[in-house]
Amino acid sequence: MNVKARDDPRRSGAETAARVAAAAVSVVARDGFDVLSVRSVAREAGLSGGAVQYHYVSRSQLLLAAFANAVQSISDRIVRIDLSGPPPLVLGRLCREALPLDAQRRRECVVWAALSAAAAAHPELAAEHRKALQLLTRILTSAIAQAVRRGELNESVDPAAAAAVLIAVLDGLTLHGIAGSLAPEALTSTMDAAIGMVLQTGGSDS
Amino acid sequence: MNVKARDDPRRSGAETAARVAAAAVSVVARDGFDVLSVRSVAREAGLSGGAVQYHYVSRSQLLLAAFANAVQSISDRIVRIDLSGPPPLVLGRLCREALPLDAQRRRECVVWAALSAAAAAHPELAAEHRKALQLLTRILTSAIAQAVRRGELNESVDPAAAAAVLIAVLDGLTLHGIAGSLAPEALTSTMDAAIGMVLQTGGSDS
DNA sequence: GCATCTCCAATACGCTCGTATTGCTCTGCC
DNA sequence: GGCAGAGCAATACGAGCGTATTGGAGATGC
Repeated sequence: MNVKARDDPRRSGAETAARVAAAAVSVVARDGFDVLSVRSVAREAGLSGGAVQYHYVSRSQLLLAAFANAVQSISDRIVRIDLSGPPPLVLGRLCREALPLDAQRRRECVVWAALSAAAAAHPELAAEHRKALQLLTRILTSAIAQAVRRGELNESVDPAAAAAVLIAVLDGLTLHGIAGSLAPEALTSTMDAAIGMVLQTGGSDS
Repeated sequence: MNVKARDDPRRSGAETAARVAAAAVSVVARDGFDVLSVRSVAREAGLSGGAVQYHYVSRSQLLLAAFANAVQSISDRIVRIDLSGPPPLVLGRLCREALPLDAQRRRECVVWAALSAAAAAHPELAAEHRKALQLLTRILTSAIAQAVRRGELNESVDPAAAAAVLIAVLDGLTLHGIAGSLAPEALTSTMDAAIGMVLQTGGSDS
């Protein structure tokens, strides 16, 4: 057996697997979640069906990969965000990063929403959803708690409750945004308003 | 041509059409949006594929019917709600009616979420989504505005902004609820907390 | 009585799907 | 040089799909 392959079973294959996952995200974002198939993803990635199948044995694994890929992209961007500055501004930065405000974020948000909804009937997706939600909850909660400890926010602000509400607003606006019922400006203004209400800072000052 | 049929082209057929739409909702809620097909709905409704096709010519019409049916059920319940009492309590009643708190509401919420997400790739669904959202916005906005006029709420509360935030919370929590990431109690407590924050009443008193 | 129309069942066609299988190419090891 | 394994293409099979078509049962109007 190949030693290099023993240490890392996917040599150049890892790149291909990533390309396939990205292609799956593209297909779901553009054509909808029900169009995703082994063949459609293969076409999108410029590969044969066999290649796709080699990396993701079944369609459900392909779905999972698309979901995980989108979630990873979003959380990658979020953890890189600068957490310094006034709390409303920081939270605004965090939340904006997960809102469908440009083409790139929209793609990821569509996948996030579609597969969150699909999680109702697919337990594997539900587990992934739960993980992602908990991660975001931890980030927001600790950011708010820190601001309260520093005296930058009113003591009556409950970090956990505030974070839960903000994340709900975030996902709700995401849904409204990708459905085209709310324009990007409406998304940001509502998000900012929500942040002001939750933090009791009385308005949007971002 | 049949006179009765001329006045109402669907005689007993209207009932069947409704049954088919309800079956479509059941299929989407139980097995997921991608399982919906002419045949699966026909099985669910105990009819032949031809019968389903007679009432809804194509699969996309079937999708639309399922969406419209779920939206109708939800808004039917909402417009029946008693609007008297303290504003936080009234809004709590309104929002709770659209949250996936029991099996029946969960079914409708799953369909709502799945097809809202699908609206990103299907314009017909997007139109339906927009309509439903506007209806709910009007109801909440006017309820809040009325409370402000009556002096039951702080004058600094902006009805439109408050309604937008509450609806976002509503849809976000719906998504979290149907994905199984948030338990029913967490849904209601977060919803109540959001209402308190938005109305500046300082807490949940429902 | 008969034509008409609604409602529904049955069936057929071509297509795409998920999945399994097979074989080729290329790389690294001995 | 020979072998093993990874990476990928090609193909095959049965199933289910969307859709079109046909026909028949039952009600209705003349």
